[in-house]
Amino acid sequence: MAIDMQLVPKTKRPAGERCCEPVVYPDVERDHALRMAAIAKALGDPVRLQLVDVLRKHAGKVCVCELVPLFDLSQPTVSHHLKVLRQAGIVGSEREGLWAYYYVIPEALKELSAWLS
Amino acid sequence: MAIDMQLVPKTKRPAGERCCEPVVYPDVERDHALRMAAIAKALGDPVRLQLVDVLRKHAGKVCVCELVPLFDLSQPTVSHHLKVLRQAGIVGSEREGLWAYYYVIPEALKELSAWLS
DNA sequence: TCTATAGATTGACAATTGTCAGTTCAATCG
DNA sequence: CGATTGAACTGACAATTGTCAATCTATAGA
Repeated sequence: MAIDMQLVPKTKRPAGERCCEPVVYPDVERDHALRMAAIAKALGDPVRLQLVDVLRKHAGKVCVCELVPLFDLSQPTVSHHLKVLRQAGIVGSEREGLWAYYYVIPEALKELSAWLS
Repeated sequence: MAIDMQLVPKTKRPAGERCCEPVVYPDVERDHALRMAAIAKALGDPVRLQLVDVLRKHAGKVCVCELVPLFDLSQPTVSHHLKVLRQAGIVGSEREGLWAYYYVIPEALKELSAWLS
């Protein structure tokens, strides 16, 4: 609909009077925003965004030992970034013997994606 | 198509041998990731994400004096968050007399949005 | 069992971030 | 002009973040 709903003060207010009624932000919205901001924050590092990108481009799971040489970073640092992504619920991991495989959890990005478009 | 393209080492390597050929990440991809990560980073704070949300819900421009009471934050802090969003190119601002109006720049979110979906 | 390997964890460090109190600046009103 | 107002800026502070060297754990091979 895109009705123009400019929030704009009508005139300069007399001293001491509030600019406007405080608008209460519903808690549902706040929770929503908190979850999406957490996802965005996890994606807010170039390395992590590229990690997710690589994982998404490979439909299956990717071995950590293939991810590390993609970046000019130490193995612990890559491991740290993967942990951040895991804690944000963006990726999951499985261990198979010596190797660990990571994969994207597509639902994690859906909420933010929907909000953005 | 979602062909299974698992990157997986075939077997344990002999000592001292590399896990795999180093994969060169094209600079275009890197720049792309840098831009998107910058946007995601700016959105990676609940306050900023809600600011963008409010600005998007109001089709026109919104006065800063209407934004400040939405949050339990000082005016300088809200101003700081708006600056971060401005520097990320997510919002723009105009001054009209005493008041400043902010608005979302929709194109800024397009790249990230496209990548996410 | 002993050694080598993949990956995670720890500790340390500089750099960055979110916040506020205090201040500054520009514009409006009297 | 002088006083007031909206908004940005500054300085300070604790908290968080990105990184690496060193270490640790678990597994596999000999």
